[in-house]
Amino acid sequence: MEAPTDRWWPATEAEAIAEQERIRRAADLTSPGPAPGEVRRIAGVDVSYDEESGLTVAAAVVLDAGTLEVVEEAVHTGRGGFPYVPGLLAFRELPGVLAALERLSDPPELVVCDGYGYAHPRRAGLAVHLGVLTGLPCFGVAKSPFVFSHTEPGPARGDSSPLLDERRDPPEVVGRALRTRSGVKPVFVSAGHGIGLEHACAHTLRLAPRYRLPETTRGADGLGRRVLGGITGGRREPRGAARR
DNA sequence: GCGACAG
DNA sequence: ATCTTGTCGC
Repeated sequence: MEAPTDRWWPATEAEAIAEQERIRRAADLTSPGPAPGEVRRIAGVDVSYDEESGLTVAAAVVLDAGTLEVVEEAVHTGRGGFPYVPGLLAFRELPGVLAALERLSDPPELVVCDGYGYAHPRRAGLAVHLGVLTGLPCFGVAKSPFVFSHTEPGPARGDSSPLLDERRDPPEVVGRALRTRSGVKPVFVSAGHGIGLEHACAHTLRLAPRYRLPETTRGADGLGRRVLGGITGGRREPRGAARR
């Protein structure tokens, strides 16, 4: 038999929205999920694009939760697909991400997405969507607040403030602005499928001991752009790289 | 109708 | 997402 029903994306935005309603109803939004120390293989996923060619490279990097060392990498190259529409990012990124994840020798125990999960207009962001499709615990770490609001967290690493959806009648807490580095702009963490906000934030801090972004997303982002660069601008080398 | 809006 | 060099600071 062949691939499930994964490599599919809606034909219209209305169809995409209807699909997100189904995803949200199928999601586990209440489990505390795995705490740090309860999982070993943690994956980071990300997608890189090249406007010229329309090429997309989805990357999955698995880290050892204890050492943060890369234990496995996988990529999937594609072209075109669903366009970027705020609120519908999952349809653009997940087809490739699913393909990359399937190329891993063993499934990860937890996945960190580059974007949002529960913090989404319909509570069905990237991480919730990927979690439902794979059955794996999955949360999101985004670099910007999207359509949500927050107050400035304290200045120290570990400080945080609630991320609010003020478009809702009683405003709802949908995530957390979390400072991973003192004096540096916070990241925005939200729960996904099979893991709550509390553990998601704990994992984020462990995965980002030195830089603002967790090593999972840094690793996946780096792998994706290296592969994409190797296909397109195959000429130039990194800054101080030795020349033959 | 217009603007803002994860990546 | 991607376009892009140097520069300020720990």
